Amino acid sequence: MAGRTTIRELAKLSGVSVGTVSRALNGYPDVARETRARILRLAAELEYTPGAAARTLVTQRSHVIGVFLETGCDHPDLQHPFFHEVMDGLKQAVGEGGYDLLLFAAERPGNGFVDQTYLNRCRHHDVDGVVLMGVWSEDPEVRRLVRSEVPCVGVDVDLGATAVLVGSDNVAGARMAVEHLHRLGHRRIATVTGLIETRPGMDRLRGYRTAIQALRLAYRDEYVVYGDYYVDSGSAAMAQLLALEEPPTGLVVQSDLMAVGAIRTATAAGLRVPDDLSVVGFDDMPMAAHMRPALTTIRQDKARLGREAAAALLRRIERSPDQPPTVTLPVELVVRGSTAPLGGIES
Amino acid sequence: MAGRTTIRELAKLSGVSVGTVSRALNGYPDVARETRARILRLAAELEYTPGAAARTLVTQRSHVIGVFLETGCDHPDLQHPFFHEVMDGLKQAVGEGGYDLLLFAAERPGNGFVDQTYLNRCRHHDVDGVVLMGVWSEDPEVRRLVRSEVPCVGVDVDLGATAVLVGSDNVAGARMAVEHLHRLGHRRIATVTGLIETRPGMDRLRGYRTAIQALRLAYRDEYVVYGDYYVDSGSAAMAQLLALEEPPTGLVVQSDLMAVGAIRTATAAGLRVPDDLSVVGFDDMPMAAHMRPALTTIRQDKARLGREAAAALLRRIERSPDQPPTVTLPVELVVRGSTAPLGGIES
DNA sequence: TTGTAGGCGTTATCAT
DNA sequence: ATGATAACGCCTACAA
Repeated sequence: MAGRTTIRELAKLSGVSVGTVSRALNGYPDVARETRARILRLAAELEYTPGAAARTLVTQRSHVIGVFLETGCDHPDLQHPFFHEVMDGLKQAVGEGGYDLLLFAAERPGNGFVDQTYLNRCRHHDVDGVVLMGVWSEDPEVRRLVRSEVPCVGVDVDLGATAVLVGSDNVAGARMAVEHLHRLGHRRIATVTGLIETRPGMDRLRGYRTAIQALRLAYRDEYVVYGDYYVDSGSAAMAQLLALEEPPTGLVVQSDLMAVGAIRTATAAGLRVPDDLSVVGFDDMPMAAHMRPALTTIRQDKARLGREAAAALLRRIERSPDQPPTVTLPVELVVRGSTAPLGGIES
Repeated sequence: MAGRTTIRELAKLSGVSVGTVSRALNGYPDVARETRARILRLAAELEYTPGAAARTLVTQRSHVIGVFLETGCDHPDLQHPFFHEVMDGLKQAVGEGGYDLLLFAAERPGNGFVDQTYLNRCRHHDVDGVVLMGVWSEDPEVRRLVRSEVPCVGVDVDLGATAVLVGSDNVAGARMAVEHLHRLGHRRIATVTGLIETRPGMDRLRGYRTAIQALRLAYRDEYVVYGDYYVDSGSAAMAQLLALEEPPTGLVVQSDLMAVGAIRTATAAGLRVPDDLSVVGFDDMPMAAHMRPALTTIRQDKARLGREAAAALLRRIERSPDQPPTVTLPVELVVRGSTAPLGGIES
């Protein structure tokens, strides 16, 4: 009843030694067919499960993937819908590989006699690899972790040459957004950036600039307003753009959340979206299709980001140590109701 | 560089035995002030972290809380915004207590020689407690887990007397929603339920019924339509209600997601919300305030649900084994734009 | 106040 | 093909 079945009990009950039981369970070839069968039967009967702790101790492999998920103190962790979807893919993929996920929560695990660093928290739990999201890549502690023996992958964060970077093709995404608006006849196209210190924030801005130049549109500094991915910054940015002498007619907002804020402010100011102002978001969050107007946006395959992160990690753990340093997933323009031809449907 | 610092190295370097080091680190009183200081200094210097595996092995305490999060195969795990917010609170609270979270992902951990049950997966990792969300409480395997030695708490799922149930006051919430509509003059008030097999689904329906009776409104079977919490079921339910001879003028939708679907369908049918139809949702998901119209809803304190779940677990683990079997958090009516007086603003 | 030693549950290395 | 036995890193009686 209470307590767990140990390998020793199995040994006793099946009349062999613990060594043999272990080998039978782990599928070693040098076990008599009949012995193995007996042991397996017994194990199933007693619902034996190897203790992870003991096994980890001796094999130095925990079959656990750590996750650091920090999204700033301004906004509670886990708040941005993006991360949840990534976690979902991550969970799926590691699960299929026989791994579980450890979500780091404790600041001072162990005995708490010292503030623990990223690296220490990984070592403490012997995680076989770790996924970093929303962390500041220049943080000295992050760099130390990345340089350590622990396999790392960053989702949307560039950790340098020794780690894998998994992300969407943000440059292309922003470019596609601009081109979409251009195709609709817009020429005054502004952008609201994400957190510019983050990799996607920077890349999307770059994509915007590239497209503006390629299309031979005038690049205007005042058409670039800086946000932080969240709703309120989108509102603020919109207000700023509305105050311009020549406000834009098209807007590339580099997250759906900010797009929501931008649209709200524009609407409050009497503008109609998309009639007076077209806006395209970024992400395709679950609610994007359900807004009014429904959000035209650049879709990221968030679940797949998670799956790729897992895959990269497991590959590195179980197979080759050398890895493509970067996995870039394609994005997709999803046209919905928040964009329209300039000046309404004409010609 | 590579590899971790062990207690043995500390012992060697500080010139004492491993026993003393261990006691010093764990704050035992019987260590010379000066010896302890030296050891702690050294530990800090070398960034010593106790290995969780070894410690778990001997103490039988992992300082890890397991999480089972399953939200059905129809809808990808983790999809419903509700759970993310709960996880956030959970993470915070367990973190403060020095625990980390293990998100169960692997179906067959260990050697994979047998499909693992909930209980086995908990034992495998020696989790000190486990939080269950979105699981079917009648599942025999769930029941076995609950009856085991592993402390359990269900968020929105009633696991029986041996576990703690943390949830919102769903009955009161639904009642408040009905009363709000009634106060606005509505008399034909329908409801779209959540998954009726779940505890909140049932409780909210009960709250609706109670309120209808208390207000002496006629209870009509056709005013109760069954949904599954997600957007599409809200749409379908709305369509069904619209086809009635006497459609409702007020609608209590038992999740915000379904409210979104319901409103969309109503709007598509030519109804204006809230002018022709008032709808109140349930949850107050992050996007609720940003919809058009903004959603009137019953707010749950989701983060606090997580925190309470953690608190209940840690209490049971570290202190008293006897617990209040249920933690019920108050909800709050948040009036926004999707509800209005019957017949517009009159009198 | 400190050292010694046994044991937690597994794996893995030798013998046999 | 199987059985002893030594680790793995840590905690904790028990001895000194």
